[in-house]
Amino acid sequence: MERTLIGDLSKHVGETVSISAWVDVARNQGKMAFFDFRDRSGLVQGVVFGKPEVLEVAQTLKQEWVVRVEGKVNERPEKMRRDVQNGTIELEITAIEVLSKAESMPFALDAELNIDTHFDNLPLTLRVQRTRDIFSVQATIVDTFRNSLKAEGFTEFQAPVLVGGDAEGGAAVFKIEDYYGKQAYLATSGQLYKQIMVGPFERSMTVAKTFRAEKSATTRHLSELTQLEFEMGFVESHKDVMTMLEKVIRNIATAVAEKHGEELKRFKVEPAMLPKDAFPVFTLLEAQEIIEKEFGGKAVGELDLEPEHEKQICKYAKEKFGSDFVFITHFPTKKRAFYTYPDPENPELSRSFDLLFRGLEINSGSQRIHNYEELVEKMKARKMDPEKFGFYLQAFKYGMPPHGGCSTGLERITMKMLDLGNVKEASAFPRDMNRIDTLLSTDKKED
RNA sequence: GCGGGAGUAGCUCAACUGGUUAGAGCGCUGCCCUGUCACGGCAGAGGUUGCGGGUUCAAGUCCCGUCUCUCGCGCCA
Repeated sequence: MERTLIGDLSKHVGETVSISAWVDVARNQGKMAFFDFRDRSGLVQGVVFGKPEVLEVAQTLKQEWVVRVEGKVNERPEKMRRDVQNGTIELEITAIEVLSKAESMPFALDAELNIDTHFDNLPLTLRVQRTRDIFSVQATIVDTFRNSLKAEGFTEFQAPVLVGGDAEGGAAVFKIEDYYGKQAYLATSGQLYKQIMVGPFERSMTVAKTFRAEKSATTRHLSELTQLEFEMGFVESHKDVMTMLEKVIRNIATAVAEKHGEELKRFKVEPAMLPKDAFPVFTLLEAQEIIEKEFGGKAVGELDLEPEHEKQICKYAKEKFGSDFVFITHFPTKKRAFYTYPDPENPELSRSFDLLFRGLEINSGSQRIHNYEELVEKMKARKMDPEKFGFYLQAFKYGMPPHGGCSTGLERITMKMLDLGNVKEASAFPRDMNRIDTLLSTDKKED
């Protein structure tokens, strides 16, 4: 018999069907047995009445066993109805085939686990509702990012992960000691490549795996992260990039709210608050003055916002502008990467921005320098060797339009969308200083 | 790297100022159960209290060292 998805069962009342599923819960009651079966489309209750030969198999079933079940779809008796998916029907089981047994669970799957227990058991813990919710929301974020930019004429490309140089200098980089006997690195960003792709496509985008070797132990850092990046040609300034980004972010927030109302409810979190008008924008200095005025303490003069200040300016933006998002612009040029376009009115400051969401930086972007000579000069001023960037610089030798772009941390936006306590929860297989799948051995690698 | 918190049963946690045989809930095992839906009932198994040393008549508890996790800071296109 052909498989019917659990989510479609309500269309088959009165019919005999076959489902393929996991045992989500088994409730054995002696002469009868109840189950919740789970497949990708949802849950349904199965029951065994009488039928000793079926009951005999049914009583062996345990949580997470994989089964094929035949049965008749019945309306539930009035009193037995529940306000859940398929709460008005149930499957009266006529046959059970065990496809795969499972060992007993090391813990209750709906229990609140310590985060390291969760990570140590990901092949199992990824199955639970909470984790499935996180990654279905994340899939929507990626889809919406892609579709929004495609509609705006962007072409997606695959940025390389193996790179020949520590592209930007700033971030700590993982070295590959033996790349055919030479040294290579893992990319810290798709930055230089998406800029190069402005040449062929004018508007380029990528969903890039990137790697940071920072020795950070925080709830907002990962060693392997996913960046939603785009770069666009023919901009007047960073403001064009911000406008495009705002459009994409609004689409993402709206899609999550529309498609994942149930998930948001389960996480007890409101949909991201979008202002009627444009996202509030403050220069770094303006933001710092607001922080000092509204929250006290010292902020003016700092080269960036401290984590606490990010939270404060977001609180302010939410209260005054009804927005969970806020742009901060004009960071000091020396704090940003070499390719960042200085503000012609005050070259100490740059045409750069960060986008904060619920107290955390989720995106960083800028207008880029497109003039070859100027770019070479900036590199030299930072004691970077233009020779080493010859490959990248070719793009600028042969005609590069004024352009700009930005990059969103996928795990960070997911984290804030669901109000997760730790960004690692927003990575299906998180890597950090001490963990790649399992905790790394305490035997340190010999140097 | 710095600072706070923590490490006790498979999981989540108790155990007051050091004091009998280290407990509970969930999970697990066995039996019972015809309307359950976190099913329920009865019985049971399960511990080198992270590791090493010390103080004491006596250490899960105090001291020293060490490892790990976690939170914050620092670092972080």
